[in-house]
Amino acid sequence: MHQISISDAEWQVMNIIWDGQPLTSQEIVARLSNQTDWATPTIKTMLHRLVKKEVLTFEEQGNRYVYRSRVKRSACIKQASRAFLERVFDSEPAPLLAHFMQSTKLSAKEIAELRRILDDKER
Amino acid sequence: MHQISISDAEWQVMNIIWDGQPLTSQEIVARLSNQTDWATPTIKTMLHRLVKKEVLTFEEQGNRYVYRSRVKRSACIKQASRAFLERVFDSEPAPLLAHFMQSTKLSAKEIAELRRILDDKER
DNA sequence: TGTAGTTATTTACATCTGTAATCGATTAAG
DNA sequence: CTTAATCGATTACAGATGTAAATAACTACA
Repeated sequence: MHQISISDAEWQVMNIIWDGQPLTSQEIVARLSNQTDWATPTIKTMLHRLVKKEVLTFEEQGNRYVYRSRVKRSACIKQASRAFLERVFDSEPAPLLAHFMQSTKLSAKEIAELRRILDDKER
Repeated sequence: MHQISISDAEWQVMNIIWDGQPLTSQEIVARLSNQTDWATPTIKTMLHRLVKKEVLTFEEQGNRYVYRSRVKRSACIKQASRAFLERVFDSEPAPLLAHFMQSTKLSAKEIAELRRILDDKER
């Protein structure tokens, strides 16, 4: 199990796929067109690279491809978070959390939820 | 005020500099040798690029250079955090926070501190 | 004062990324 | 059956990044 490395642009593609899996490439193109103005071949290239990186698989369905992820989103998030933490915060999670909380608007509900998690952690 | 973009390796250099500023290049090399096994010219290259990116300045002091940052660490953290958030969490900060909290070991003291921040936020 | 050592500058190069044009194959429509 | 439209595959290309060798400039000692 080697290091997965998903680039910035690739994350956008993966988020679409994780949200709506399985998806054909046209569906992926369609959904991305809301967020980006990438040309279709650009997206195809990224799908290709993601397959090569073993992050995606596809099956043929007639003349079209249907894509699915091969890795769990949560695993990727975990890995990306760890990398970010190391890079920016020298691996100190608490200051990161503090910083994020401070600089983020949160609804009352969200605050309650976070508090609940802290309570949980305490035991 | 354009986008600053500091690469992974460059963050390691910047963290050293922000921690000990101002520093000569030998000092930087010495400190990095604890964390990395980069050759000296590699580090020089990065210093150069960081100067070019206008993230660092230097003054000559005899035959050596003394480096200083030109941007605040907090500003860079803020920017990197925003980029990370967008990339991985589709800009939803609350789930990110929840995820981090869940997957992180925290001391009682840190929990208390985070709770305090939440309390603060509530008013 | 010449030479070794130190420091900075220039050049190098493979890989990754963002971005896409073009080509080839297949399918659907006339 | 021929042709236009569609879809995937191949090729392209510039800029960023990781990594460092080679070279030039300067300084300090012999």
